[in-house]
Amino acid sequence: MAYSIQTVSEKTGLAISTLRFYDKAGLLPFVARDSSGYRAFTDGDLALLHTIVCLKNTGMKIADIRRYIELVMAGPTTAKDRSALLAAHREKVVAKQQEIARSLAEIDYKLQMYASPEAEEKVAQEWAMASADKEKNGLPNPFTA
Amino acid sequence: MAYSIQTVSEKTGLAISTLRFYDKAGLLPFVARDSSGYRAFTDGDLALLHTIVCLKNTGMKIADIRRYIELVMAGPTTAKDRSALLAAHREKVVAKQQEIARSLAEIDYKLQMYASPEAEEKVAQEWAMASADKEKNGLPNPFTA
DNA sequence: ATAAACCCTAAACTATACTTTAGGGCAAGG
DNA sequence: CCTTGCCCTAAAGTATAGTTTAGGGTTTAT
Repeated sequence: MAYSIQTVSEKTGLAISTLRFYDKAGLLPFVARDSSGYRAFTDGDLALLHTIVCLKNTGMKIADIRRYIELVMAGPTTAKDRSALLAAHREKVVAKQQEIARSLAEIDYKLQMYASPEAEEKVAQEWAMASADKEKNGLPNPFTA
Repeated sequence: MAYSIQTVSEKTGLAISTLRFYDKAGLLPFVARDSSGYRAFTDGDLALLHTIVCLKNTGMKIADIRRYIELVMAGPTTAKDRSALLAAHREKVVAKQQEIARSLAEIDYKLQMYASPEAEEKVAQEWAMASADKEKNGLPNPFTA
């Protein structure tokens, strides 16, 4: 039994319009049509769609996902290319994760400051320094609360 | 000494056009102008800009960053609101990081499969199953290499 | 045989974040 | 004076990823 687009939408959490958009974008060349022209998703299609979602979740662009799918469609001989593509993507994702972690650490530092007992003084101090910074340069002070 | 927009661009890695865009979007209300109408960034401004970049790096939308900056501009009394805003953002970022990690783990699983000695068979097997899946449902088989 | 619930495409529209272009001022050196 | 290098704004353009709309078949139960 094949699945309708609505069923697939429910199973994957992707909007029906998104599934059609992906199809038009060349991400779903493997999805067949029934006698009425309706998309008929098999379980194998769902597996591939799941991979597409993983790539999307990790920030891969549609155009690159299409490239991966093209390799899959071209058969087992492209296994090495697929592997290379995924490995390159993996490295980019890891780098991005690290960058986000660094920024998050800075946000955590600020949070911790706001949570400390001396938060009030510290914030007031920051305020004073920013103001002084403006005055020092003969610039109008926008910190006017 | 205040910094020109070009200098700030070099220090932050943000394009000049991006800095102007951020200013127009209300992210840089603290940046003063000199007698010629040129933007004059102080060190304090750079610190705030750095925070903006952290928020941007972690995926916060411009509109939300503006909200944070508005709180900063409103003075030390808004410290609790800022803290709440950052804490909420932090949770979203952590959740997103975990989701990415899960998807990455699946990509890693595929990579590991491609790297195994039995990769060739496994890929051929996947291919056969996807094909069978189509035939079983009386659908055209798009896997035609 | 008709209404309700699905499915389809093409094309226009939206959102987000920038970048580019066009037109023009200011400041320093030759 | 005038060229060169910065700076400015406003507005249009680009890129990416969808979503919505308009118009139209299909399937199923009544």
